[in-house]
Amino acid sequence: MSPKPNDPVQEQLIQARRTQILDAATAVFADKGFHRTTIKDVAKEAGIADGTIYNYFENKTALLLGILNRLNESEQREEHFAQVADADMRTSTRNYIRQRLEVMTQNGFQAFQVLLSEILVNKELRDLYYQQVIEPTFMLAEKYYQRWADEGLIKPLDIPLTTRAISGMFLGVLILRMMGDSELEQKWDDLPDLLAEIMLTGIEGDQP
Amino acid sequence: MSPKPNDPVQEQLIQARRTQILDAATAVFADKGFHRTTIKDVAKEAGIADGTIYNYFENKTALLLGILNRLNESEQREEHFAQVADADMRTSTRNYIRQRLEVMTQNGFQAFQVLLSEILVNKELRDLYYQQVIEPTFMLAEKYYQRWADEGLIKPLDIPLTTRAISGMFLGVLILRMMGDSELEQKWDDLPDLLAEIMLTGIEGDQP
Amino acid sequence: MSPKPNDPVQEQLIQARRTQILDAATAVFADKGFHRTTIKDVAKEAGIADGTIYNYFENKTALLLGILNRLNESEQREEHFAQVADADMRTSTRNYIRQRLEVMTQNGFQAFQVLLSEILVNKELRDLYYQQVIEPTFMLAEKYYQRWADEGLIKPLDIPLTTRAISGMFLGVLILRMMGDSELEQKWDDLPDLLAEIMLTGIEGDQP
Amino acid sequence: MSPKPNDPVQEQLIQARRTQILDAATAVFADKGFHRTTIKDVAKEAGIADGTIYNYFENKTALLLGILNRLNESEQREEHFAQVADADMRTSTRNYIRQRLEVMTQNGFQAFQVLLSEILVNKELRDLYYQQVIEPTFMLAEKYYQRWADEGLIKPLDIPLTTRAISGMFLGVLILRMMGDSELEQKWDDLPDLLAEIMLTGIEGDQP
DNA sequence: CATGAATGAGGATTCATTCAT
DNA sequence: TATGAATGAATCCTCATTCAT
Repeated sequence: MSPKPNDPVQEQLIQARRTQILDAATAVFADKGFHRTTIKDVAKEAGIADGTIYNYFENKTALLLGILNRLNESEQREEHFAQVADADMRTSTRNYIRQRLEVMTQNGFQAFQVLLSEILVNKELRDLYYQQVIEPTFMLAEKYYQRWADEGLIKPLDIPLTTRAISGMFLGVLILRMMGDSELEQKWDDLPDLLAEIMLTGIEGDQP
Repeated sequence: MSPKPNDPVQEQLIQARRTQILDAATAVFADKGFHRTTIKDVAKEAGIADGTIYNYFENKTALLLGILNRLNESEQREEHFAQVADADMRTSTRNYIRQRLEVMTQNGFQAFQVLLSEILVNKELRDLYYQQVIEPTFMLAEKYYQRWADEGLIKPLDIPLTTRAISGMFLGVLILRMMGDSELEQKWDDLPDLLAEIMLTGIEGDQP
Repeated sequence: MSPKPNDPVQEQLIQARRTQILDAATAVFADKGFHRTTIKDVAKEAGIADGTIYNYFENKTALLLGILNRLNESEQREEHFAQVADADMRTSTRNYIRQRLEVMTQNGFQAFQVLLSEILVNKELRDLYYQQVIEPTFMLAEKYYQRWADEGLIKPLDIPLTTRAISGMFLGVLILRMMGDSELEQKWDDLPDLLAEIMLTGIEGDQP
Repeated sequence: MSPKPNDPVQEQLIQARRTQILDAATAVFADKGFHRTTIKDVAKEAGIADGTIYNYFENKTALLLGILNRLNESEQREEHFAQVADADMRTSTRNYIRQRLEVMTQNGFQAFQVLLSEILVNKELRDLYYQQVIEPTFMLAEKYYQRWADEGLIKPLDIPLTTRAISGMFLGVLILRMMGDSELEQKWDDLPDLLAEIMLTGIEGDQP
């Protein structure tokens, strides 16, 4: 358990320590996997003693939840869909895609990798992640898609399903890159334009 | 170590036992995750003794590789791209997508879930999977896309990247479904048409 | 957990192993105390590996309960009050006391020491012991005292309280001996007669 | 290490702090047992910080010794056998018993419970307790018994053994009460008379 | 003196693997 | 080959103790 915040200075120190530990945990988990990583590994990476971790986190699983919460918070802090409505749809879409991929690449790459791995085989964590991250995102996305559909900007497709398909495309390329695809790694910067292109007008040629 | 195949009948029995064990392992791994699952769990699920597993598989990790290989074999046995060339591109695309999703849904859902989880945090397995499954698939897909591009059926996009984007869309919706998205579960049968639609012509309205 | 008894031979082996472990545990617990004793200590004393203990007992606490149950069973197997009714009260009392002290000295000395220590500070175990051992014993004893009282053999004292007082005298000398009193150790064989004497006629001189 | 007493006021404060800590320790030890209790538990109960305890006691074991010493001192402060000699033996015996039980009930119940538990499995503490508390008590008691025996007030029994038997009766009922015997709890006030009766004239009827 | 965060040795428990039957 | 009891290395977690503030 993390110590109770008595005064604001203490609170600062506590947060710093938690951050330090979560950073270490994220790095080591991403490298060796959650289960193959020992508490000693995390402590060593963080440069502290094993026992100290338990002053800030209930147990090893709480580290995972801590990583999830941090990712969640950082997601919510950036208001993804904010700047979308302005420009024409194609431009704003491209911008949004670029921004999203950049954010993911910088911040949460490792964190997401670790979490996804565990989420796939841990129902509890899976449900938590779905409710806290995925569902809210989909709700927001559907709202925008719906508006665009109402405005005739996009085809009258099944909105929820379309949301899944588009989101899936992001998720998919992210995972493919995590899997070590060198093509994606090299051309990562070209991806936003391509994804926007496919998403908006597909791959079919104009002269069929 | 798996026993050496003396005579064909023996070989049959051995394969049957291996299958039995891998089926059990896949089911239990998918439920509890590779690391949280004990050999005893697998043995119990398979209805055999702990020690027996070691007559057919070197160690616990070999079970994972066994699952990978089975998935790999079943992938390759179905010649995915065979029947595509016949009909017009839109129809054949839709058919292909449907077939692929169906295959995945039936066969390898659990197996894939287990593997992916481990692949994300196990470099060795990741490389193996990439080389054995992903890379060959991309090579094949790129060949077809290239042919279609040459025929003017699809736009002159970056073929490898497009391959990743489209494949990513599949992978993504699959994972979203694994994460428990009920929308995808309910409308899974509508998905092939939608994916084909988006992939070919995008979501943009006709009257911009 | 102790393995399930498949066939009677297995059952024999299992019981033997459990006995072996409980014997070891009793000895080491009595020497170092329950909490200062490690599972490794018990295993070493029993000449087996640490892990083996967990094939027969759920956890360390279960060892304590195992000791309690064994003591309990051995108590009940000997029908203490059986032979009392025969001879005259003084003789039979003396015999009974002698038998009880002997039984305790041989069998359960260490076991009782260990249990008592823990019982004093572990409410759960205390209640268990009281219900399983003490209460039944008192019930039986009260029955006999009552009969003797009805027959005029003993004074019309408060029966339950008298039972406690007499039982307490046994318990007390036992504990004093456990505490290392050399007087009691040397004259342990003289004790039954003395206790019978005090219990029956007190210490007061005849000529007051 | 307890701070060195500089001036008498300091000394007062130090003693107060030690008392505060020992009170807390006694209460918590009695509730959860010495080993299951953490220093943090004691500190919390005492309303101070963990580290402060180490300013007054060498280590956790020293707390136990502190409790023992306090009990010891309080025992010796009351000169138990002082007022016995006055009245006739039966009356004075009854008074003495009553006083002893009362003292124990009020003061040292919990302390004694904790100590006894540990004494049973800790040779070092056991020897200490025996030498400091039990042996002196027995020496004193034997002296009185001897005098009474010389005066013909009590039978010419083996004095040391009789001392153990009588003391054991006290110890025994005390422990039975600690074990939760409700009979003893309810009739605790009737006990002195009963114990005196049994001790002096036994339970045997007058007309055998 | 008081505090309480940091420490790290210690111990209960798990479980992959072995091997005698 | 099948079994499952035995093994003991590995690891999570606790907690007595220290010490900088």
